Amino acid sequence: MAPPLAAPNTYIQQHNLVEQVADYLTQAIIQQHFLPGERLSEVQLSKDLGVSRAPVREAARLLESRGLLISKPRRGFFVRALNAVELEDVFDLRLCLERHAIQRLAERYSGEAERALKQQVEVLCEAAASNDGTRRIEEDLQFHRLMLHYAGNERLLRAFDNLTHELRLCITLITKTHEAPDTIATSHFKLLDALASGQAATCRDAIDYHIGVARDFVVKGVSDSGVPLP
Amino acid sequence: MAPPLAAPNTYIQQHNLVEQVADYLTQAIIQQHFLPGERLSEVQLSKDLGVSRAPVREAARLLESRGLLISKPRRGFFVRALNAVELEDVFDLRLCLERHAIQRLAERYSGEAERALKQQVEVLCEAAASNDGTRRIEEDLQFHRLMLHYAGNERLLRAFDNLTHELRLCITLITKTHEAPDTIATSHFKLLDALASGQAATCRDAIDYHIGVARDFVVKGVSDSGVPLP
DNA sequence: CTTGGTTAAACTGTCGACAGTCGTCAATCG
DNA sequence: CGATTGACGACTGTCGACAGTTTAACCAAG
Repeated sequence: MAPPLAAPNTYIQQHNLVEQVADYLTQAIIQQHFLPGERLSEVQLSKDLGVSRAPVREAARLLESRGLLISKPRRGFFVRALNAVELEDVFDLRLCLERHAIQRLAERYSGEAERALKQQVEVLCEAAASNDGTRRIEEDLQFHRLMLHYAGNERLLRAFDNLTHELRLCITLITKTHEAPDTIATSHFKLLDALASGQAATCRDAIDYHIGVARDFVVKGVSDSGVPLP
Repeated sequence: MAPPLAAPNTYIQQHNLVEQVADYLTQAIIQQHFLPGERLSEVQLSKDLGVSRAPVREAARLLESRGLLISKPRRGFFVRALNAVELEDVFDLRLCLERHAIQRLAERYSGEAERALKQQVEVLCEAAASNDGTRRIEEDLQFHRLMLHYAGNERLLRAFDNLTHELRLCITLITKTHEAPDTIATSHFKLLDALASGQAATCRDAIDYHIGVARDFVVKGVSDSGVPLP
């Protein structure tokens, strides 16, 4: 499996080797240059990237904590593969986090938060009109990150970020089946309306519906491509 | 700061060095042999433990992902120090997770789950009667781990475990102000009763009250000892 | 052709060493 | 006397190497 890198030592620079290797691995996994379940050789990666094994190992540990890799003792690192049950769990936890967040946000909804969210919806609509499926999803996630952020609990946001790392595992699978542009727009405007109403029940219903739709799309996309199950 | 280790090479053995170093560091942090905000020297730790720096670094990365340490580039690793706001966030997130978990558990409450939880409450009561404050808290957390486990979402449990790692940062501070034995017992029996009732609202009220009490105890314990604020 | 055992290659876990960087402290200058 | 600058020391980031283990290939027996 040829890695998406032109030549050794071309864009890996002196500092933050670990971070750069982590970014490289993340992109390679997201873009399915490494397939789910595939074993990653430290030596091979070191040679390909033109660095020693130490930063590769540390980067791998980092991705392991993010759920993109798993390590088996004396066996090495393997690309994580989510099965159907785990995918359900991810969306269940996402529902848990976002329900809580939208409640907290409704309690303290400010003009600043409203402005930022509205602007992000516009960016999202713009991205939705483009052909870049990955960008559509990233802007979508960014909207939700903003919601979590303005909910006022940094740790809530961190938990969400951990989840999205795992979601990216199957992100390329769903770029094709991702919602139509107009659906995306109306779906997020409904969240804004619910927040503006200030009613807890309305917010809860809106986020339940929103995440339910997202879950169905991802589950459908994954089952269509039929990659997982380790 | 003398580490709680008799001599080099005494109980660190050949395999799983990373895990052993991680356990050692975790215990040392929990028992406040390393104080919040203190810098950890890789070289010093290597000498003390009789291992090289590689496993020390990897163990430190592991603890960083668990929130027990933070790394500053070119500066090394520092023991995490939670301030009041972060502590509030931890308990807010814990409320989020446990609310969700107890709802899910109520939906699928089985005899097996009920039996396991009841048994754990008994163990907890026994521990509560002892003088070992750390064990009291560990058995308490174990009850909640079981709740999360039987809720049927492994990822939910992982998120909870991450939180408890951070809670352990100030665990020694609160062993003294931890609830009285009888309070612990009744408080957990109320959760069992709520689950047995099968009513969502009852469960939610029970867990809200339970975690509210726990939060007050921890916040009080921390403010009494006055350690944090980095 | 399959199965079991044996051997060789590859890989991970760990180690010690080197270079660049940051903090500290003292000497110098305003 | 206070601030600045320079050098010294300590430490992190990175590297190449070695030992033990796992994997894979190969050969032989059924």
